[in-house]
Amino acid sequence: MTPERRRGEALVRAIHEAALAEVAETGLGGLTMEGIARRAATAKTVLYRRWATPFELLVDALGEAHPVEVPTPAADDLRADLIAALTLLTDWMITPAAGAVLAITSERARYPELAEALYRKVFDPRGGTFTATVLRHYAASGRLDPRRLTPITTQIGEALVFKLSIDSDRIPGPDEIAAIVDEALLPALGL
Amino acid sequence: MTPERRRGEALVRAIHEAALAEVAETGLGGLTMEGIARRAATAKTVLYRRWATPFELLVDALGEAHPVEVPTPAADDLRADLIAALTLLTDWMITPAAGAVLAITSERARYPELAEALYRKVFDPRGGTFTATVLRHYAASGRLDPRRLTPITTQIGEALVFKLSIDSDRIPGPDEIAAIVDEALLPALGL
DNA sequence: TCATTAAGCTACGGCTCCGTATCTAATTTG
DNA sequence: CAAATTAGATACGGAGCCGTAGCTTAATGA
Repeated sequence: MTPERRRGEALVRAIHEAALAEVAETGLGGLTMEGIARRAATAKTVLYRRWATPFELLVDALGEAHPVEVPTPAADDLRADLIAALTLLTDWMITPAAGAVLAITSERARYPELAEALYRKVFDPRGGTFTATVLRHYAASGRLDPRRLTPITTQIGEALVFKLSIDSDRIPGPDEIAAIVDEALLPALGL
Repeated sequence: MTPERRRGEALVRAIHEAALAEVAETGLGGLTMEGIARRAATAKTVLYRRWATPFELLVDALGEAHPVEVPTPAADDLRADLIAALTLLTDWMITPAAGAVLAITSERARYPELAEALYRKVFDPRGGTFTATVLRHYAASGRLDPRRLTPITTQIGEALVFKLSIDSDRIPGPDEIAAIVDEALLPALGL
């Protein structure tokens, strides 16, 4: 009984949401215009008027998705700042956009253009990873040996969060994040 | 001009190979009986006589895939043994079965039965991970503090190998594996 | 108010995969 | 060599998605 026809931006936003939800549910291989339209409760024609393929639509949706918060180090407690950075990561991992990003990166070999677009539109604009931001900050203020900042050490935190997520099929909790920092990250930094 | 009709085991092996190759190329969502049959150069009927779904077929194929070598620590050079263990991992990662395993784990949320079957048929029979085998060995012979063997530290090596693979879209080389051991693993073990 | 824009609906032929049935011919086995 | 298996080929109706077309009707704004 409510005709209420969506238009313009509101409609596009609903379609973007539908696309992310659809990817999370069906995977990249199962992403179809028909499915997105159904979930957004609109018509296929509306989609085709704006995008040529489901992938173009998806890249747009990712570009519009809320950007991740950037860690703001307190600069006087490295351990707490690292934990905060990894917590930001796990917070992001439960968002719809994260599911889509996971799908794209893990199927990169099959859809390289998509992965490329993801990096260009989402990752590159944001500067660097979570822990790297913190570590660079501490290195710049002389509280950390810059030689300890390598492509390996700056990835340890994120790597373990992802690995634990895969192995246990759930996002690591505060205790596990603390263990990552205490048992892996800080020792590798020489602390 | 070669009628040469495959039968029994030889045929099944060819079908298994086709299934793994098909998963690598199309993803789990795109895995179809039709596609596997086409790639194996046989008829759909042959597949349906043995398996009810592409997923059953795939699980069988994984069970038959060459099991991974188990690290055999030399017990007098931890660093070399860790590097050897991670090299075994990267060697495995370029096999067809690894592509299928990656697809299944990354799409676990969509096909939980598949992931469950994977663990039951492939991971569980093999005991533990690559570096964990080495570390347990050294801890048992008293050359390593057993308290250093935590769910975190035993995962650092594998976690970084996977993370680097995802980020750079290629398998880490010998220098990168050495860096993982020297900059992340050994420090976390207190060495 | 009234013309313009765009959303929403229905339908189309074409394609691919589904799962099954039927038939043939190659290979094994006794 | 004859009999029993089973691989392989073909065809089927059904379903879902493709991309496009034609139309109705709600929202907008001059």
